[in-house]
Amino acid sequence: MKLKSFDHLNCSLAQTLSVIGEHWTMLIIRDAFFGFRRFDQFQKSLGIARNVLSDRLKKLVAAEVLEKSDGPGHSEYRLTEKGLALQPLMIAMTHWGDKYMPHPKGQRLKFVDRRDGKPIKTSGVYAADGRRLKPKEIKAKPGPAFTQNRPDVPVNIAIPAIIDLTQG
Amino acid sequence: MKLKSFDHLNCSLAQTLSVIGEHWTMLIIRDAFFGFRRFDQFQKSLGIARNVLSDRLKKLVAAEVLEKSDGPGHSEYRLTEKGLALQPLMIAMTHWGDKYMPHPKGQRLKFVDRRDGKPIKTSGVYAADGRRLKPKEIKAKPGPAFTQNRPDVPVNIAIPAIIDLTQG
DNA sequence: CATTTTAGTTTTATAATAGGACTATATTTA
DNA sequence: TAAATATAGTCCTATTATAAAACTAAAATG
Repeated sequence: MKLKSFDHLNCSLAQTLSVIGEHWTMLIIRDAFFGFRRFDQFQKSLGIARNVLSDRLKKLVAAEVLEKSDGPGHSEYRLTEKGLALQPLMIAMTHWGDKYMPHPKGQRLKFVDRRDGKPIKTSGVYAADGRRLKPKEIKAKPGPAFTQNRPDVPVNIAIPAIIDLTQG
Repeated sequence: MKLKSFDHLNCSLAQTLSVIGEHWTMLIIRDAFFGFRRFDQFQKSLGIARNVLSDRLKKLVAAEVLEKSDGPGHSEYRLTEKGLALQPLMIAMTHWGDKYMPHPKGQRLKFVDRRDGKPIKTSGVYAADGRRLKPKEIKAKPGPAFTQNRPDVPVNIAIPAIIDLTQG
């Protein structure tokens, strides 16, 4: 069967996954953040099969995450504004891996403020006033486009949710 | 061929992907944040094949992202502390999809501070002093465990990187 | 003009997923 | 007590996606 898409889910996270959720895709984007621009750079850096890389780059260009330009002698892929906006995601993924699956020798990479060299804040969830919020200190409210995940299949949430969808 | 693992990459993001990078996995975690706890809840909510769900739950339990408890009549899966720590990631994914792949009718879900009901800050990268940093205002410094992506295959980064790995 | 570089495409094998049918156990209902 | 239902899976098959290697074509270089 064809890999099932997430189009049946009315969910922003699922939408994001439809762009960056395939095997290798986030690593290509990571490399793009690190300045990699060319087909063979990505290929050698990741050890990805060439046909798969070709497929992923095409999809990322179609999704306007990367922009392709054909220079003299070679092509380049660079992050668009939409691609650059994936930075918080890229960093959150790195921070989580850093914390829960660390390298025995210590940190692999440290992200710092370019201005003063100080480490950036670790990824978190922040209130409007800047307080860092714990997982249970937030909740989700339905917006104008809200439906259940699958509008056709109601699912009861009987147990108190960490993020709760009840009104108010 | 077997799906290639990312173990050859010395990269925290790749480590994270090895846990949450498979098809469906982040959606299961999303559902867990929303209070879903049981096999059939996940299955109906997502429309995922039962064998695939079974596989993913096993892996998430093995990775200590979910914890399984067998109650009377049914089992439950709930997020561990390690799983709860994926919240910034989950929210960053939702924010990005919300912004770049919006529903025509408006927002699907809005995350708010449980205390005062105000929207949380959109995902971002913050300096130690709380300033929001733009993509090019940070850089990455090598830590004690740093190597190239693939220690065996050096790749030149000739072009100025948004995140730059040069010293200093 | 031959070689190398670059960016792919093509081909083949194997593994992963989707979907449906099936199973086993416990609980509820008639 | 027997039958029905609920729950949490497993098993099977068809198809797709990925990996790996070989191949292609155009441009740049020596």
